[in-house]
This record gives sequence, C-alpha cells and structure tokens, in this order.
Amino acid sequence: MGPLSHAPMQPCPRPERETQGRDGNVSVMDPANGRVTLHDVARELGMSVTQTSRALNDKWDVAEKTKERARAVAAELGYVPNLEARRLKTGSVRADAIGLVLPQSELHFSNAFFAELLSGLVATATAKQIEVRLTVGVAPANDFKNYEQALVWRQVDGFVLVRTEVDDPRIGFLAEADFPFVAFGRGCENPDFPFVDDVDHVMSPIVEHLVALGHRRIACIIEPARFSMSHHRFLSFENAVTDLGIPVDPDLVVEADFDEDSGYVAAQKLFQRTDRPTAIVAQNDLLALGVLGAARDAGIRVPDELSVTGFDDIMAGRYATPGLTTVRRSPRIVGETLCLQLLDLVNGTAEADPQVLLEGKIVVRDSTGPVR
Amino acid sequence: MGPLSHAPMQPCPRPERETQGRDGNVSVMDPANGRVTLHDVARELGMSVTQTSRALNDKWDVAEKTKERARAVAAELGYVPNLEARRLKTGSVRADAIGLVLPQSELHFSNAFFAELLSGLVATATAKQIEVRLTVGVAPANDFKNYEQALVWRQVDGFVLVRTEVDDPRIGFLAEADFPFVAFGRGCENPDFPFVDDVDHVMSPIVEHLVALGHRRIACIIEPARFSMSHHRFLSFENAVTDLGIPVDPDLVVEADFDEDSGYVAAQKLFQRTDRPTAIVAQNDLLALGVLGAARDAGIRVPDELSVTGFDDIMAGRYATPGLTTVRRSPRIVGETLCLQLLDLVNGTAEADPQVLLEGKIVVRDSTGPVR
DNA sequence: CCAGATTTCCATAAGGTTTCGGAAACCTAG
DNA sequence: CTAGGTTTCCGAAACCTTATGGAAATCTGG
Repeated sequence: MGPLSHAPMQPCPRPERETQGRDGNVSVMDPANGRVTLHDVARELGMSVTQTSRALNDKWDVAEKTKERARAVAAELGYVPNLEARRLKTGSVRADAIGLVLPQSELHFSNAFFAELLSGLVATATAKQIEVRLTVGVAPANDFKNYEQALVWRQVDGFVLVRTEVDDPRIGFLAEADFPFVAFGRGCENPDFPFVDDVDHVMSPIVEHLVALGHRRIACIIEPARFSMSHHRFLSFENAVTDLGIPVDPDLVVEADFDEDSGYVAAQKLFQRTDRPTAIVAQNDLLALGVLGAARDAGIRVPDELSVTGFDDIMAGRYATPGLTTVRRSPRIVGETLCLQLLDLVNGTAEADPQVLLEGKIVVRDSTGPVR
Repeated sequence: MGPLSHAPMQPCPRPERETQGRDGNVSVMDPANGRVTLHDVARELGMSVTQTSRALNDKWDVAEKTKERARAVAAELGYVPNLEARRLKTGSVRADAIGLVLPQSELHFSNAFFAELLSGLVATATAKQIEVRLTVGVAPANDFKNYEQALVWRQVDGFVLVRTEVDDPRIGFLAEADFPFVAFGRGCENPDFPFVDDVDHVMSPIVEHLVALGHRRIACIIEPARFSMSHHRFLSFENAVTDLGIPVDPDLVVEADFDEDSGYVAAQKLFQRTDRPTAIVAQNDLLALGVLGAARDAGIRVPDELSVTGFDDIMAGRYATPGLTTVRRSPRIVGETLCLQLLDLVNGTAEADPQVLLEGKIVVRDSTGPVR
C-alpha cells in the first residue's frame, strides 16, 4: 500500500510524427502498400530473395554470418513478413487462434465464474501464442452462423463450446464437419470428444450436508433446464436426495435463469407456499444471492428459518450476509484445461486428459443451519 | 417456466463419416490442401478462372445467367475463397478484428462490470462482422509485446485499452505508431484520442448524499492509485468533499485492489482506528461488498453505525444485505461505445462522438443512513 | 450485310513468400 | 593441380486470387 500519488495528471500530447523515413539509410520504402518487402531487404543486402528468405527463416542452408547480416538489415528496414503471402505459399492451414462464441444474453455473462473461466482460457492460450477470437451468438443456439463462418473460412483452429445444451446441436454440427472442439459440460450421454464437466455425484455433499442438518423439504432452483449443466446437476441432486430416502417434490423444483434477479423471483415463488421448504439448493451462487435477497426482503431469517446453498464459490458469496454455503470449483483451471484439451486436439498431441471430471469441494458458511 | 424435462440424455455418437467425395459430381478434389480452388470451379464451369472470379464477386462485367451458374457450381463443389490469396492480391490491410488485452491478473477480471463491458463490446463488434481478439497482458503494463505483435503483424485493425493507468505508456506507444485505439478511462490530461470516462463530478452525488445525512468523517477505499479511473474518481471525491468545506483526512484514504478480499482488508484497517469513519466510500461495488462483509464480521451495524457506498451498480450489490447504495453506469453501453468509436477511427468515418463522458446515476439503498 | 456500339469473356500479370533443383564457390585430400 | 565433397547461394516456379487491357461475341441501326 505504497504512497498515494494524486498529483494532477500530465498532459500527453501526441508525439510529433517524424516524417516517414529511416534515418541514415537510403532504402526505397516504395511499393504496394508502403510495406517493406522481402525484395527490399534482398536488394539492400545485395542478395537473392531466396537466400534472404532462407536466412531470415534460419535454415541450415545459409552461413551464420549471412543470417546475422540479414537479420540486422531486416530489423533496420523494419521488415515484417507478409503473413498472407507466407500462409498462401506454405499452405498453412493454421489460424493460430481458437474461437469462443459467447452466450448472447448479457445476463448469462455476468457470472464471475464464467469471467474467470474466460480469463484462464485466454491466459493459457496466450502463453502458447494462440489467440482467442470472440464473437457473440445469435438468437437460437442452433443457428450456426458464427461457427460456420469461422470454420469455413479457416479463421480458427478449433472451438470452445460453453453453455452446452442437452443434445446440443452444435456438437453434431462440429462433429460432422470433423472440426476440433471441446465443451464445458458434456452435451450428451456418451460423448467421444474432450470436455470438462462435474463428476456425477457433484451435488451429494451439499445434499448430505443439508440432510444431516435435519432438512427434508429441500427445494431446488435450477438454471434453464435445457442447459447440459443444469440438467446434469439436477440429476445429481435428485439421485443424492432419493438415495437418502427422501422423495423429490416436483413443486419444489423451480426453473430460473442464471442471475440474481431470477433467483430472487424464484425464491419469492417458493415463499408463497404454505409448506415452505426449509432449505433451498440453488444451482449457482448468483441464484443463491438472489434467494438471500428475497429472504431478507420477506423477513425470513437465514439460516434460522431457511438454509440456502449455492454453487461455484464466487467471491461475492463469501461476503454475502450470511456467508454462502456453496461448492468450490476453480474456474481458472477449467479454462486452462479446456484450452489445453483443444490445443492437443488441434495438434494431434495428447498431453492433457481428453475428458476431465471436476470434483467439487463443499464450503460451509453461515447460510445453512439445523432445521428449527 | 415451462415443463421441466429431466429425461436421461440421449447418447450422441459421432455421425458416420461419409467417405470424402461429393455425390453425383465427378470433380477432382485434388491438389495442395484438399481445398476446392477457383481453378476447379472454373474447370467445372468450362470458363476461365478470371470470369469465374468476377462472376462469384458479382461484378458488372458478367452476365446474370453466368453468375447464377457459377454460384451454383461453387456451392455444389463447396468452394470457399482462399482468404490469404485474396488479401495478398487485393493488398487489403484489414484484419476485420480488433484487439483487447486483458489485465493479466484473474482478480482484476472477476468484476461483473468489466465482464458486461466485454459482452457489449463483442456484441457490437459481431454485429459489424468484426471479431475481437483477446490476449492477456504480460507482467508490467509497459511491456508492449502483446500490442506490438498484433500491430506489427497487422492482426488487428485497432485496440481497445482497458484499465488505463495514469500516463499510460501504451498510449504513447500506440500514438507514436499512429495505430487506432480507444481507451476506457482517459489516460492523461488532455487526450486527443477517443475515450470513454466518467464526468469530472462523478463522485459528487455520493458525497452530497452522505454529507446530507450528516457524515463528516468519510473514508475512501480506492483501487490501485496508478490506474486512471482510480485517480480520476479520487480527485472527484476530493473536490466534492472540499467543496462542501470538509477536509480530506489522508489517513482515511486506503489503497486496495479491485476485489472483495481487498475491500475486506482495507475496511478492517479502517475499523482499527479509534476515530472510526462514519462512512466509507468504496470505488467499486466489489470493494464495497468486502466492506459490508468486514462490518458484518466486526459486528458493526450498517447503516446504523456505518454507511457504505459502492460504484458500478452490479447486480450483487442489489441483493447484498443491506442493499448497496451505489452509482449506476451501463457497462454494456460503455462496451458498445468503445467499439463504435474504434470502428469509426479505423474506417475514418465519424459517427460516434470521439470522447464520451458518462454521467453516473446515484442509486440509494439501505447501506447508507443518517449518522447516529 | 456491315460499321459501330455494347456486352461478355479471356490471357496475362501481379501480389510476397517459400520450395525445388541445380549452380557456384569453397574446401580437403590425393 | 585436380577430383570429389561440402557449403553457400540463386533462378524459376508455385501458392490462389484479382486487376488490366484488350479480344470475341452479340446486338443495334442503317
């Protein structure tokens, strides 16, 4: 927490533009697009274009001394290879980029978990000199325009699929095109592509925790059911509950969206019931925060009268009142893993595990307590 | 809230790969990279390559009937133009992409405000057929590797700068290179490039609100002071406070990071003082949430014993306990504006205002109250 | 049926790079 | 000094597309 410096800012005028031209070197900055071409470098070197190319590409064929000279001149002239020409010639099919199509709704994106995932993904990609190309999805998830365009024009080497849906049509599309992709959330029963997802029993610790506290009427607020993870987590919840001999009351399962607002609304709906649940399991932390807000506004004390659990362990849950009991996963690891999986797929290598199941870790805070 | 469908997922086996080859059409899928080239289309059409190109590009020079025929054959053969060759020939210098370098720390990114900004940016770009290329910054902000690489290789048409610092070196770098960029947060005194930033008096409503409630000992928890926005908002805070005849106690100004954790720590520090402030102004909502958590843990009642304000109006603040008094800005508009500004700059058009000052709107909730 | 205007097409070149085969220069040993 | 090998270099071709200027075909009016 160093010394604070609140002096007024310095003005920062545009620097004077030097009149275009290298100092001391008579080079023809000429043709085409004003760019220095390999030709120019070769002329300056008094060498052939061929040899210049080979020198700069560090081929065995050329004397070390020449290489150095070439590099020097190239640097001095500010030569930078024309990527288009190179790729055209080499027939390189690599874009050195991977694509990610954002869920189109802004709300779906405000989740800190997802933001961190993206951050981890991009960091890993950047470390491998790969760029992440971002677009935002158009209306229905089965409109493949984004994917098709990037794919067909060879703009990316592969895709990362997020927010996969149950029987996600994108999967079939990409599989059929035989194009590399990885998914966050399996999208079907027995996927044979790389993905990252929760383990099957991911909700067990939460359920067991609540049941141990005496809860029997346990509600569940789920993300839209069409999404793979919502589906998966609900099945897990259902299994965990029934395994403990407790029936799942369908009336206590409420479908919401992804954000606090919808969690708030869903909770209100549950509160209207005469036989209110004693515990609410929300499928993510944002929903749970909404539930906490609804409870606060309804005068329902948490955890005395109601226990609430979330999922993801975003930072906001830690500082909520009361602190949110939740399940911790590492979004950065997810992003990192997805990236490595995809690059393996693209490169044909096989370093990372193709399919990763994440073990969640329950974090007990003050939003859960014994049933009164 | 439609019917929930929790039937088990369908397996989705990879579709059988058809043996490579168009049905019914004897075309040589031959050379190079297996791609169908313009040559192939021309041969199939019995036309010259030139005319085929012109036909597919819808030039005036070619008969409508021919165009249709060409389009049909191209579609059937699955021809897709080689972007490299086209760009090489046309000398097009457009990458149809803009670059954004993420702040390298994961923590800096978990802010929902920033996430929404990004979402707005990408949505706007996508609508204009522009892609957003994402990389993550390396250690010091004055290491330009990311920018330089993308710039020099003509990978992007322009940059969006976020988290600008006071006298941000990136600005000088890009200005000198005469490369298009826009900034979120002016980075210097009299910038002559497009940017989006807060109005100068952005903190006034908050300060006036608190002072009207009787607060005199007002602390401020700021984001790292080297960042332009932190600096700017603090100056605004300082001005607003002194304008009302209240001196700013330097001991009540604490520098933190961006997230809840650091807000928590900073608040603890303030709580240790014998003459505790009666109000804490945090420079963003996450910090404020941390303060609320710290107050809760220290047994300090908000707003009875302490008023807390945030900035940004992220959703989590609305559902915090108590609801957070804050300043609302629209992150999506910011992202959108930045994108339009940059595209204007790149295209040489001038639709959007080059410099936008955002007026914040105070949102009063329950975290602020009269001084006891 | 022909001159001239108009429409439709084509052969060639070009864009910047890499690859290929072979040529020139150099070195070593006999 | 020369044969044979090694190192270093170069000319020409190729990657796929588009632009240019002009040729061929078609149409118009007399």
